[in-house]
Amino acid sequence: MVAVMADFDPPRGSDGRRLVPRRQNGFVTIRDVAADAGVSIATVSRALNNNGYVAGEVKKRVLASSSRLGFRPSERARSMRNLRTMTIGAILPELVNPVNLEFLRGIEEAANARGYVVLVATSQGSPDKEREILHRLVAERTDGVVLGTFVGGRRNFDVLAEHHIPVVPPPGPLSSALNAAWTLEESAATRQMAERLVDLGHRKVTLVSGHQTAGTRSPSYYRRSRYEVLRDVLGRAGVEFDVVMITRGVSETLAADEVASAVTAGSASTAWVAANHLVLSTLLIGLGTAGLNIPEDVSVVGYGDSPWATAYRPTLSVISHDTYGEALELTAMLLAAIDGEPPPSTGINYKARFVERQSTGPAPIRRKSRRSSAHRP
Amino acid sequence: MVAVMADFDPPRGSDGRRLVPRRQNGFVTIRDVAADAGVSIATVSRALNNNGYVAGEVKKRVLASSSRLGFRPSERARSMRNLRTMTIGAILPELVNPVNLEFLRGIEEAANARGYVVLVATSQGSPDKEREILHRLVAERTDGVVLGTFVGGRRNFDVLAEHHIPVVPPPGPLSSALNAAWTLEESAATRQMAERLVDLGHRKVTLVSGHQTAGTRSPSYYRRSRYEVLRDVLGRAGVEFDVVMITRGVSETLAADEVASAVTAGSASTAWVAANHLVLSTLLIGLGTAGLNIPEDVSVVGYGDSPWATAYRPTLSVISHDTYGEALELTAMLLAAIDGEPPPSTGINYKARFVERQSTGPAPIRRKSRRSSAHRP
DNA sequence: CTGTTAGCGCATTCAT
DNA sequence: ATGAATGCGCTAACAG
Repeated sequence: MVAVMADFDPPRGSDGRRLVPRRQNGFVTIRDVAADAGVSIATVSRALNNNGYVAGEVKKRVLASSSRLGFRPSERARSMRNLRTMTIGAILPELVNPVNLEFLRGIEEAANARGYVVLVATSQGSPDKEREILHRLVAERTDGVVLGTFVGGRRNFDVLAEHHIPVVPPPGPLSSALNAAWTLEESAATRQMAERLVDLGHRKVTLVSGHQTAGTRSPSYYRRSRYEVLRDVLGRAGVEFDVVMITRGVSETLAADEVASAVTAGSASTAWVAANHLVLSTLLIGLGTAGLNIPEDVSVVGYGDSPWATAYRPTLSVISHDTYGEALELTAMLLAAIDGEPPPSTGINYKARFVERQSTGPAPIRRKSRRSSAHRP
Repeated sequence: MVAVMADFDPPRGSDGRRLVPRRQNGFVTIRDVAADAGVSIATVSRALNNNGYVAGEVKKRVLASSSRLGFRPSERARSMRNLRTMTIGAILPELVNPVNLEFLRGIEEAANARGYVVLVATSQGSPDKEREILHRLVAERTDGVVLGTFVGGRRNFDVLAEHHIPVVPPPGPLSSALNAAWTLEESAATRQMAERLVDLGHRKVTLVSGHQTAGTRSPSYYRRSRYEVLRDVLGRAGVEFDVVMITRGVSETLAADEVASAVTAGSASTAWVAANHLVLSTLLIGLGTAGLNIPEDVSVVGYGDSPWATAYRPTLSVISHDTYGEALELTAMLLAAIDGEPPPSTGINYKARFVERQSTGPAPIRRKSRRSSAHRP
């Protein structure tokens, strides 16, 4: 009953015969074209690839046959000869956080612009899953791999190295100027934000992390850089620093409740930092549930920007990262390496910056007296 | 200077020799394993695929060689023989709207669960681009294709049909129970929403569409169903209905300004409907710029839900669609068709529903007197 | 139980 | 300027 194509007849000519010859597997091959044009397959190949000598007349005939039969040279067969698949792999942690969409968009656009096609896979934060994916990408003989995340360490990285498959960025723990640049930017923005919170008089700051998958080595080195800088700057200023991990896999409302109870807990913070764009919305809901106003009662900052941060009232202060641009550059770099060209730039132009909007303000003079903890209606 | 792997040596044994033999293209082949294990390639194949008879002792030897050499059978070579690529293509309109992320996630998860890998490509709303993609997917010999969008009509669809490549969902204009189900659900929710707006006393409603790419045949049939229902219900009730298209490719703030000026224009609406989750944020910014309060001055509804709709104050009324779930089911259906299995279900369980939250309220009694159109500070 | 052989579809010598 | 032959890496059919 369910039609997955069943209700479509193959295209037929006016005489009712199929326009496309029915080969066993349904695909027109170079041999069909050769036969139709009355030449050898070698000539067809030459004609179609503009490679070697082919008489103008013959070439025209071949092209005609090819297009009439709807010949689509198998990229898979071609890649066997060419040792080139025109395919790259993209490994992302998951496909929930919009930041991954931005990243993927950069990869897809850069790849597409150069005739490459993208294979996506998600590691779900699991080193084993990641390893599995890497094996698959090797089996697919992707010409390169873009790492949106990397949790497997050296052991996983070697599966690519063993097969000489180019990778960007070179995974952090394994040394890399690129990664250092990223961390540098990220740290600078984080530092700026932390100092601002201190200036605003906040005496306790809480980092809300979460949406972690079990089995992940957490925090990842990316997050670690944030955490450490925050800890460092705040500690130096004598400001209390706390971290709240939200259970992952629970519903949004439950997660928000977790936040809410953390908020109403004993030593509540006056400033909250969301570790990513996803928890930011959760945090806001939680804060709302607890009956707190932004920025009068509490200040809020989130990692990751989006139109929603601007649409929200008050507008939200964030640490913004041009994830899309980075992915674009990163992928361009990868493709250049694959094609044996010089790198398009000497490095990725990472830039993270603290965008202060209206969700950050002076710490409340007197800590709000904790009236009966907000009950949900 | 930029390291794309340059700083990593290939793994070496304690004797300093490469653990992995260096074949011309860098990949270990079945022949290497055969030689190493002292058997024929056929035996290796049988051992690795658990296919046919292989002596236990020999099998152990082969497995050892295989894993020691890091042999990863080329999926590309296998697919040549098997006439099966274990690959499906996913065509999405673009990778900006988060709804596409949800859709992709469903596809990726369903595919991954059955050992398939996903090739993503974006049509950018262009029929030509879409056609190009389809050709590429054919060339890649993907076992099937999931259409997140489809703008090319019959002509493009035939690219797939000619090559007997299964597709879900069967494109709308070409008849399809699935699509009818989708439209039905979507229409029902839209109708419910429209009627609610009428009940609330609104006398003019505006649909804000946009983020369209030039060259797109707009509105697509999906959007058309919304538009028509809206037009129908509102018209029947004598409520004015207007449509505003936001220019795409401009910055968020410019787009918001467009909305703002539309808002402050002569016959401003008291109810605004955002055609997708992306324009919803833009609409909110525009409304804010115009100095209007929700829901006192204007009511707002958006197509597409997300945590942000709940985090926003007031919480936003939306028409929610389980895009992820649909993609999951859709893909499962496709894979079943590919594998020659009976479909897992007799149809996709589409369910769109109007979730009324706090952004919709009674139309203001008296149309706000248009004080000097809000100037931006 | 194992090895030899024959393609899958294509690009590329090497002849002619 | 064109065709025949070879092989990319793998699996399946057929012989032993």
